[in-house]
Amino acid sequence: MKKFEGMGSLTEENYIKSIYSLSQATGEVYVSDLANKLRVKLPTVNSMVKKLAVKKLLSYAPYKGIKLTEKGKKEALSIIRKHRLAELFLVQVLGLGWEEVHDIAEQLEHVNSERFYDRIDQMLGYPTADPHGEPIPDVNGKISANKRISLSELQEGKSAKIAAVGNDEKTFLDHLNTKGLQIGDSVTVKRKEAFDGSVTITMKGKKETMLSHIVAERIWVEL
Amino acid sequence: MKKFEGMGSLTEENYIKSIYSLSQATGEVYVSDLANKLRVKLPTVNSMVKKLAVKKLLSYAPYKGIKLTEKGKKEALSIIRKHRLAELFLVQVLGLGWEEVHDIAEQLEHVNSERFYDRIDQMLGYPTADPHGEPIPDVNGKISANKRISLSELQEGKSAKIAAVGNDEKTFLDHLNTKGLQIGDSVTVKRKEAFDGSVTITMKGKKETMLSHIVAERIWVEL
DNA sequence: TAAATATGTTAGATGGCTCTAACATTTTAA
DNA sequence: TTAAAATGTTAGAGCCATCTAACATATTTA
Repeated sequence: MKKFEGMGSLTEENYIKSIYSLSQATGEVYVSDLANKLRVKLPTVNSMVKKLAVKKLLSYAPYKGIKLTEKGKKEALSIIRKHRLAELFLVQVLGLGWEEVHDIAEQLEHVNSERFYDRIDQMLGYPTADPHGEPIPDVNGKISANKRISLSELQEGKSAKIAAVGNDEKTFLDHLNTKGLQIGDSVTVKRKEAFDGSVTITMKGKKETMLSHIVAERIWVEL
Repeated sequence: MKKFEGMGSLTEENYIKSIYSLSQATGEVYVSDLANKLRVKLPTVNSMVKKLAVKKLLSYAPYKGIKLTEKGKKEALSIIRKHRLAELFLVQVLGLGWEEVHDIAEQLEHVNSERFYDRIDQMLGYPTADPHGEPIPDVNGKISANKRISLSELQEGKSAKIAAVGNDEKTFLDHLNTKGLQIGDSVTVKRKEAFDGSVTITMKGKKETMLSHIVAERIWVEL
């Protein structure tokens, strides 16, 4: 699996991708966040980050946060594009379940072939969101902007459409399945408990369901 | 891209696969053949071979040939199965050209997911040959036996069906395209030149074509 | 604000896969 | 049948991504 000149190693790609997604979620990315996400120790991240800084994929100063450069963002978006196209493909073409495709997509996202992904993109009709509802960047890294908020931020009485979930863990996705929640479903917030942050919602044709704060927080909705 | 316990690394997989295909072609496999095929130096192969011997994937004694064990063969067949399913998939489902799919399949063959390959297998209708005509081992490593000979061995006047090509280089595949040769075509040997081993063939609806020995040798036919 | 805690960095080691240089064995041919 | 050529092996090094142990800097809190 030889990569083209100038391409990062598989490991580098994973760092870049993780930095990107962490910065989307929290703005700033710290060495420890990365270590945590990638399940490696701090010094490992430290040296890798220095290396990526030399390659101009990110900017970084000791004891400060990590920021992707334009070059780094471009690479991250390319990997994310491949990941999400792969997920959608696995679900729509191969008929796999949306909660089981993540691990396979993690592997497919490193496949180095423009042709391969162009064809998949074409076959899927140039989609703009993956099966989790996450937006798919186009070939140039552009993301169709669609303002989203967390379900936990939605006011009582308001309705919105489930657009994405901010977690790929199987246990989480299984939980949503048991609750009968799907991307695209419209939900209405009936009550929000100040005490524990839990949210009670209704959906067309179903009775009330309660979601704990930790779950609601990870569900993204569009108004 | 974490592998399951007991699985070989990507590098190991490539060694096993190459040993298998070299042994199919020539019976015996030598350190130098492998070094050549994998484009690494002799000592590299030497140490890797020792390592694989410890893992009981092959048997080997210094200055002697290399032989896969049953365990090694099983792993090789699993990788080859994935490679060939991937090639066929790329051609039949994604509509890529049969001469361009090899590099992508080289990457896809390392994807670790039974589900993924089961689905592809199913979608393709449990095929027994890839777009080059090479047989696809089933889940248990079984290959549907179909005796083949090289076109260069076919006697004058005899006809046979092109079943496979023994070379994946782009220049070779392009050459076959220019000659108008396709897997599945029936050809008849009109003349064989003793001097240079070249073979002149005819095909239904086309005029005579001459193939050099080096080309005829790499085309496999079934009677 | 000084001590305790959390976070980040440096130094040095390891295992995987590769290399070059030097040496050993086997095969070929004069 | 021995010298030359081809092939294979060993020793020692380097790079990558990782680790642990020790040390440094920031942040929190008593």
